[in-house]
Amino acid sequence: MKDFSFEIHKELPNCLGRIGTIHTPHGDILTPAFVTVGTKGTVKSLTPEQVKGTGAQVIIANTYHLYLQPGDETIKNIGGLHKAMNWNGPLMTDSGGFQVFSLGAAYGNKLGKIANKKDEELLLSDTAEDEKPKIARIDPNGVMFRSHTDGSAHYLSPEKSIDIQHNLGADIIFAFDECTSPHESLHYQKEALERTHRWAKRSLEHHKSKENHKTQALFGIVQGGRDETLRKESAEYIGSLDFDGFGIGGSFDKEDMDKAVEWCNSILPKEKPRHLLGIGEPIDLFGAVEKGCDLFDCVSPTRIARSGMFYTKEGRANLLNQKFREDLKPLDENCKCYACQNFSRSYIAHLFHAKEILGATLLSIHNIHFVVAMVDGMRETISSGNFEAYKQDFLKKYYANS
RNA sequence: GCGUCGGUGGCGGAGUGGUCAAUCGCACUAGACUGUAAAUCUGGCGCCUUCGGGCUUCGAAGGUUCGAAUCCUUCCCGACGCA
Repeated sequence: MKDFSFEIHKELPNCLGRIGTIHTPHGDILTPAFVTVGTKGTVKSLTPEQVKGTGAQVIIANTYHLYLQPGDETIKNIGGLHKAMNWNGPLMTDSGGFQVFSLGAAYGNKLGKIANKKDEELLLSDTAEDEKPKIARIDPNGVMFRSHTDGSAHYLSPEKSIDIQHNLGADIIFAFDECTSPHESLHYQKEALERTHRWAKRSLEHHKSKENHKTQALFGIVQGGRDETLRKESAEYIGSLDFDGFGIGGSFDKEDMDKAVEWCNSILPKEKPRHLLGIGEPIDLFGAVEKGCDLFDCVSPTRIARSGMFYTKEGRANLLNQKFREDLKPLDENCKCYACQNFSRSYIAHLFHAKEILGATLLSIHNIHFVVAMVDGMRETISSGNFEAYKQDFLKKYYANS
């Protein structure tokens, strides 16, 4: 695809990390880059100008959500997602594969896609499948969803997901996959992986058969859960297909996420960009970059912001805590974001207590900027050769109190 | 002065003889959140606790009863009505 390319500028010695540039029809992305999440075609509580002000380079929106509302045809008819959102920078769309998980296996329970060692014993059995009220059901051809808003039934297949993403018109789109729960059995993981592989091929073939492949890049998604053999098998297969780049999706062990990333990236073709899907905690991002990921998106900065949580160099803090009521300091010392340059913790805490929406906006600005700036730091130190020191210093401070 | 209705935990407001330390909402307080079912969710919220339980509460004081926030008497306070 001629409007899309990736170049690597420098690599980290003795590991898979690198810095580079992704060229898209709507501008360049300096990598590694944090992709901010705008599921329904908006980064919640922020205008595009405010998003830009955080330093974020890319936004990722969601196929499932925009298909349901307002409808991908509508978006197409009003000139595409870039125009609708008034965002003329690089844009991505996720395929809806994550909703296979969030509205399927994860629906109605507290389980996330990241497993902690503690959960291990109590959650191994996945036998009670049919008793849980799921609103996504998987079959070999695709997934039947029941809309989480109005209960109406919809069917997403690889072809359908690609068609929707073509209508939306993002610069980078994803193959339709199945994100599995970390608590599924190996047997199930295997079965799901084979399905995801078939879907990847179908996504790619369908994409190539349309004109859109000339202006939109398609990334294939590696799955395989927490199993090394499956991850490698998946990287091998997905990496062999003619995708423009790759996503690494699915479930992980919190403790050795970077190992899983390494399994994949040591096999995926080096010259194409890799996106670690849905990961964004500081420790995870350092690991991901070191192990060769170029992009990652995460809802965390904006989601936690809306409930009063903010990042500082000394770790996360809850602005609703009593101690911040008269704290005149900025959210994080030396932070260059709009919120920190202009407001105190005390005032923003007041906004939250008073349920004023500006509070969510300011914390979202701060949190996105925090992560973006952290990744900027990675890029700079890879360039200057100080990455390891930067990483050690950052993580030492960040996790000092936990 | 007479009459009516009312006084419940920080606030609003349930309960009207035992299952009541007292539903619920708000406020307060702490926690969670990793391709957004999310401006959401969970816990705590009289006092003490070795978490089994123990102790003191429903305007005040008396009383009835095996047992009272709930029934009776008097008093205090509030709202409304009549004078």
